[in-house]
Amino acid sequence: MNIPRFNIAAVERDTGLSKDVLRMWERRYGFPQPDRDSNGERCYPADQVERLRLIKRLMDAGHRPGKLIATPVEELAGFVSRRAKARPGNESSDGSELSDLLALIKQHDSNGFQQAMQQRLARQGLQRFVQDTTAPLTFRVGEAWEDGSVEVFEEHLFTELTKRLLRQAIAGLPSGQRSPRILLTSVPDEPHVLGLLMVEALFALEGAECIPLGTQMPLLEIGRAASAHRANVVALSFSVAFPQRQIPGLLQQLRMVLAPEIELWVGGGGVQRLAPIEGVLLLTSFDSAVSALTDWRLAQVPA
Amino acid sequence: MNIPRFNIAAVERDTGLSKDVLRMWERRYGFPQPDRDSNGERCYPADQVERLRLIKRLMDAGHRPGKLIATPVEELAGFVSRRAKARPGNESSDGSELSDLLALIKQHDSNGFQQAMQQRLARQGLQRFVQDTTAPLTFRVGEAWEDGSVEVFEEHLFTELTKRLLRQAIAGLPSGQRSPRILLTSVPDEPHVLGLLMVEALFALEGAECIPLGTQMPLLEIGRAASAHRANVVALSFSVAFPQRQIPGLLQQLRMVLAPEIELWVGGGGVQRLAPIEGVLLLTSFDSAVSALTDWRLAQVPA
DNA sequence: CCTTTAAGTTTGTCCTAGACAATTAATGCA
DNA sequence: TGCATTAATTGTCTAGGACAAACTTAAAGG
Repeated sequence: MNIPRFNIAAVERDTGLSKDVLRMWERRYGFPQPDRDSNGERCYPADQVERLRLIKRLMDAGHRPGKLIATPVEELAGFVSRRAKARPGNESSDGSELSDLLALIKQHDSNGFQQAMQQRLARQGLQRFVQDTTAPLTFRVGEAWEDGSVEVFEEHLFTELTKRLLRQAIAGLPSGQRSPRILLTSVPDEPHVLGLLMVEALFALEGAECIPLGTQMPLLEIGRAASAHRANVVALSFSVAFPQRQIPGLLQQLRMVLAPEIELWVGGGGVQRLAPIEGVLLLTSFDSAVSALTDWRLAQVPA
Repeated sequence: MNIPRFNIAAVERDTGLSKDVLRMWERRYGFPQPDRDSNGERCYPADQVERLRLIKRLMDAGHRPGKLIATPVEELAGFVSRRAKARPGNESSDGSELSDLLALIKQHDSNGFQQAMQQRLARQGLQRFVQDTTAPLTFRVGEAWEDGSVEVFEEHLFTELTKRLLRQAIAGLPSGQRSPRILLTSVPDEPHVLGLLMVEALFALEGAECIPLGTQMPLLEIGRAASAHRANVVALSFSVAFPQRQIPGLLQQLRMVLAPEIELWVGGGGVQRLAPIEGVLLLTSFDSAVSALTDWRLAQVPA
């Protein structure tokens, strides 16, 4: 087995760090320090890529690059997630059940996981299942990913299986024909769809007509889609991983693109700490999503 | 409604053209020609973004940027897809039925589309449904997107609904427990999952144990996932939209990352015209995928 | 002592402009 | 007509500089 080497584009792909950042770090901090090929182009050895991935993970967990890069690799493993620290002993009765589900994922037992989830769905019903199982479990997986106890591919497997379960459950519901018509999607660079599916399940349970467009719609397209489908509401989701500072600008732009009578609802882990924005409704919990729906319907009656 | 303006990062997001390319075009061709804000940073008006998106679409259809940029906007609409040209009158008996399905999408009739697809699935059975309905329909939608007769959001809706249908159908199959164990995923920058789902359906029908990891796995992660799941085969998919020239390098790198006893199968529209690669099996059709599976099983018997 | 304001660091993204390799088109020649 | 060579096209890489926004720390005030 040869030693794989990565050019800068490959490293950007695999780490999620932009070329600009990779070059900047090299200039400022002296790491990474790739070899150069015959054209003078950067050529990253696998271990540096590995370290970069570790650093990126810890950055997403709230640490700062300067410190991380200065720290020797061995010590890096000891860094912990800020989120996890902030939420110390939260091992409620339900917590241990979630841990069991998480354990199945870590054992790569797809079938066991699917069965356990299916059972919970049957026991709890879709609404509770979303709120008490998939949502906290997604959170836990996110945490575990941050502190390194869950691998990327394990997280992917969890996501894929849970997606299937939710979609199946939604498909089983009578297709909603009551207003409002809600268009569900996410902006480019936001590929996470689980949150969107969870809220779709809740809206569908309430009989709303959901139009799922998948993820990563260009802003101008969202506007067009909303007109074409005569949507009453556009619902977006931002995950915790989405760069917070970009969100307000994006929402303002989208608000401008969208016809004013169309409401814009935004939820997900990424908008928890966001300042209010004119013409945008922030959904900070699943309950608030459901009540947004109820409120909308109430507001229609007089008109 | 204010006029939305885009900085270079927003344009990259919405058009898929890299910042480097945007700056290069401006330097070489004089288009786009964004205004500058108070910091001297590019500020693209909406109509230029629109034109860029049109150009990008035609480039994906096989046209060259130099010509496209030199052409005035009005004429651009007249350019047609090369694929569509290359395949002239292919309106077989089945073609018109597919056109009906496409028409439902263009009318934004989600429910009608779902019902029609469900019917076809029931009538044809999963194997024929994949080969004779979803595959050619996906191809048609791709074409229609290229020549502009289908909007991006319409394509997204089609993809989302078809994904749901396929996943549901797969979930309905008995969970395969026979070897080989096949890990299904795609590389970073390849978000298209429909092809993977279609081939998963076929493999699952044959009783193989499929491990769906979703899309966009970093190469090193694919290697780890394959070991952790003790996979016999890693199956990747590249869509027609994926930059062809990057594929061979990616596959060689992945081949190095992967343990030698694990087979690497690669399919999708992006690998149709690819030169053979040592240690990689190219699946150029669904039939070849099924026979790859059969061959693998035959090869195991003597051992 | 705690809170708020101001100054200082850190960090990412944008800028210009040059070089070159890889692909695609066009030419000449058999 | 078919193939090989030359020419044009095009994307990606390189370098270092600039700056604003986010975060930290220090100082001032209640």
